[in-house]
Amino acid sequence: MNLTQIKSYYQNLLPTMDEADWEVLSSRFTYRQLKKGDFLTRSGEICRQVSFLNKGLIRFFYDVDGKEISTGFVAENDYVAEYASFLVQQPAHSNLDALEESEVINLSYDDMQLLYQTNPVFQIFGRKIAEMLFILLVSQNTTLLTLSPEERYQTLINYQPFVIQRVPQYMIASYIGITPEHLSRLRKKMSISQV
Amino acid sequence: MNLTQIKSYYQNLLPTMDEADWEVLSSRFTYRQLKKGDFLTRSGEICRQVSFLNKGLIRFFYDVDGKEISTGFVAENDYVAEYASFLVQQPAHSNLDALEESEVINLSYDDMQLLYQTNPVFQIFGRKIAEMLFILLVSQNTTLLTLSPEERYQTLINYQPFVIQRVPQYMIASYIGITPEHLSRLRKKMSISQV
DNA sequence: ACATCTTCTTAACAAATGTCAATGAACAGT
DNA sequence: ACTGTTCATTGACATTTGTTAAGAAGATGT
Repeated sequence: MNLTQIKSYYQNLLPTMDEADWEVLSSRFTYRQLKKGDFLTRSGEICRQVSFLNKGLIRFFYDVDGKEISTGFVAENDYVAEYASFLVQQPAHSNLDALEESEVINLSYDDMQLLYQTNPVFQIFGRKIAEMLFILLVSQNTTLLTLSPEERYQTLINYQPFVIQRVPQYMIASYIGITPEHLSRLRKKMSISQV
Repeated sequence: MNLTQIKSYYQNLLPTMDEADWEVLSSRFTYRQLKKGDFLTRSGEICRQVSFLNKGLIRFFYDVDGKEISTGFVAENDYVAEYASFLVQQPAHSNLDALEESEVINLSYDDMQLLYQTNPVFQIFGRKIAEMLFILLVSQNTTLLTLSPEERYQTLINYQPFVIQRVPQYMIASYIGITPEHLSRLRKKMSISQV
């Protein structure tokens, strides 16, 4: 497994991390390949690791009475986890599955707690991850409360174009809180108004 | 100012905090009284402190084309801040105002960074605050994406009854993503179906 | 107690969004 | 190339939600 990406990810987040810290950290990594459709986490199970997505595309979704509602998408070179479950080590509410063939680098909860104690620099990592996720969720929440469905779709085009290109439309529809049929109509309207 | 509440708040979150840490921390506190309607943070300004709400009720809201959209409510004995702005020290997107006469205990950004360095135990505080806020936002987001307006209102009744009792209905309406008129109709329907 | 302001409710109507069903396009496996 | 399968689009119609306007109820200040 190529660790170039994940190493620079940590270096960006933790400028004070030295080579010894990195050795301790990377010795704890485990690796996994996911095929399209494989689950990284299932609702009801406890999320026991955080995963760096080395390659691929992961979706978050809820199963509500058999209907899937997508709540987020993460592409390569980013961290991904059912973090609410991970933090409190309680059953997850959402599912994570691979929309494309993916590679993940895992760090387990127990190893992370250990690192917090032996190498306190990783406290900062835990904090920054939570902070980044928080900021991300704030903007998602704001989008849901203050914009119309059409504006939400436009926001997605502007800020997360990889989602438009790589995620099926019916998943995007639930992500912005509407039906696939309605999104199809909005797209038609938007493409006309752009000509 | 009575520091009993805030001290036990920190003790719960940081069991390893000792009396010396607390002295350093509490020496940094500043205090402020807010009248009903006063702003704790304004959109466009940088949020320079986190506030422990010793007494009162604070609302988060966006101003969208002159319309106020509430996104959260915090009652006494909890931390409150435009945390996204605080974290990155960039202008806030939302406003925070007092819905009731309130008392806050402030800790500035600079003092918090200082504490991170001099007393690393407060790193944990920063992490836990971000983690708690993250978990809170996840549930809010889930509620918006998976439940109907009526179910969202019922959820509010079940999990945050203080909001129902102390927040005007038209603010609750925007919080669950509907108009005040619509909420009024839902309430009528719900009260009938309960008889 | 009065006047004023704010908030909540109600009604009629308009607009947005969802549901159901059918069709065709794109794709995957054989 | 053939066969299913999944996905996107479209239309007719139903339902939900928003808009506007008015009045009632409740709070606030003098």
